[in-house]
Amino acid sequence: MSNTDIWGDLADLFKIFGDSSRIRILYRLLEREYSVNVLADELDMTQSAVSHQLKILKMNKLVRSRREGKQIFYSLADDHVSTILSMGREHIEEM
Amino acid sequence: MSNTDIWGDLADLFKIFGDSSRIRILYRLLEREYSVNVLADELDMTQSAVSHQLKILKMNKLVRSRREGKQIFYSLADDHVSTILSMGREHIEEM
DNA sequence: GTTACATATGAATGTTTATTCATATGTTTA
DNA sequence: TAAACATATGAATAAACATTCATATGTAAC
Repeated sequence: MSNTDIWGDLADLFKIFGDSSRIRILYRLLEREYSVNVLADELDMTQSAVSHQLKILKMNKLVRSRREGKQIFYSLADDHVSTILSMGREHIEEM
Repeated sequence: MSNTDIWGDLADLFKIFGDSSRIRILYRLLEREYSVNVLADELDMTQSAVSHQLKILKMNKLVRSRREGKQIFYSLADDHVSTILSMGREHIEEM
């Protein structure tokens, strides 16, 4: 092994995108920031399920959160997400 | 739902990259074509494990195979793989 | 045809993981 | 401070999946 497990890290990154719930969440956040409840409503998911997935996305620095009163708004952490997503879509459409 | 599950397809694509064994296989195939045994040797994996993973990669049209005598050589199906991999690496390195 | 080699495959196992349920934490308003 | 609302979290469950083992299929040489 080398000093850092580059393949493990890469696989972990892609693993995050390898779930349709997370993909759908990220696609929403591509337009604008969302609160947890609104996300859950629009995606027809449980508040709990959305919260769990958002935690994973945040731990991996793909989204960030901002509190406003009782609500917490989530948004994309940077623009890598959008490039990775569109990269994937290109491949899909050309298959 | 729409006619086709675009998010499911996208997630499925990324799921393939979400495993370090497959990532390592793909990285080898980035240089040149490989037979199953040589891949297994160099990656320190079982012949069976490599074969199983190659099947998944082939089913998803990420690699293709060519028979030469007793051996079967695998190579990348197109250059999407390389772009997706480098996209991921960029993100990793900037974290 | 039989032996040796290369790859594929099916079943079993263990691990990972997404979701659900119940409840806890945090925030605002009355 | 109590009640209502928004989100987070821990445990449990079920499903997905990578690997191993044993064996099957396919190919070449003898």
